Amino acid sequence: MDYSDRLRDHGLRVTRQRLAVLAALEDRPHSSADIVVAEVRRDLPDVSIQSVYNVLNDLTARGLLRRFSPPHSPALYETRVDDNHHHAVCTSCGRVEDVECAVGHAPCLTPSDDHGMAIQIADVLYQGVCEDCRSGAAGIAAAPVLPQGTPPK
Amino acid sequence: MDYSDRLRDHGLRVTRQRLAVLAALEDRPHSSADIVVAEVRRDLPDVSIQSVYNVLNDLTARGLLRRFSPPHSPALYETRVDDNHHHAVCTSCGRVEDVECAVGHAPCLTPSDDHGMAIQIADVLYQGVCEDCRSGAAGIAAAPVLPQGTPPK
DNA sequence: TGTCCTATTTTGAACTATTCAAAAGAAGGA
DNA sequence: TCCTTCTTTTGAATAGTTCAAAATAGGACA
Repeated sequence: MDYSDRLRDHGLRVTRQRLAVLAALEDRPHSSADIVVAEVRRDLPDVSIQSVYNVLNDLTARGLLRRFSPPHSPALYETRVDDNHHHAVCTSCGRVEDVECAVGHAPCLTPSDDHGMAIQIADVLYQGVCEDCRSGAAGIAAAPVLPQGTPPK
Repeated sequence: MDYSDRLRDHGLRVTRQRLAVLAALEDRPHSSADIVVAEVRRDLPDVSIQSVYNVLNDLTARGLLRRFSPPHSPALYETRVDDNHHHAVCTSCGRVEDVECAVGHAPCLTPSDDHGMAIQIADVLYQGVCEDCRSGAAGIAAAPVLPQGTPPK
């Protein structure tokens, strides 16, 4: 099923902006709004930033996109919904990798005590330092998320 | 061991501002910088907002505080570090609860494939709707994180 | 195929959370 | 007590995101 159909199924109109945002995130998962704007503008040079935010919010609320917020980072978006995968972010360069769920198929959806909450999503965010950053070749592309010289405790 | 000692052990000077921030978060875990400022000012009416951010950043970098970022929320802080507990946030009212780790003692620290990253922290963020919000008494204290009328998919 | 209604996008502005930089002030070792 | 250095303050700037109203364009229906 393509994205036009998915949009219609969710009661949403099919617009070029929405399709372009979905295509951009298909192509570059874990993108910030900023990056999505840049990506979308390669096809639609005149989209407004506001529209991209609108689309990201609408589609996230409808479950067509997934959003997560690593510390020191704008919100990131991806099209992989419905599977229970997680994320590993490098605290030095900000790079994000998908991590398949280790414990089974939908493990983290069952907390020990849910405090009466009806849990819908479990976001697991691993934070560490990636190979490149540890080997000194830190922050090639992305700006460091934490100052490199932070003294160890 | 009290907080003065902990600060010294981490090579940090003991200041009233730092002690007050730690006391505020001891008292009200999961607070935003904003709330910490308000709380701290009950003792030290003249602390600057900037100082609170300084303290929060320094102590988080040194491992004396833990920070996490739910979507649609400023960063939240707590003094519970070193145990592997998680969080459940209500997507309607924003309320946060601690959730003990279900799978064992430090389960989530071992992703199936770490992509070469040296994992240091695993943050698990459950998102759902709390009892109060489901029973219609939505958003008593806190502003809704998502518009209440968002039509289901 | 054209019309109309409403959802969506755009425009323009505002706001919140957070950071930057330089100067003033205080912790704590000598 | 003094001096050095770490912290806090002051003042301003920035990034990320949202708000509101006007313009535009899907797509149901005639």
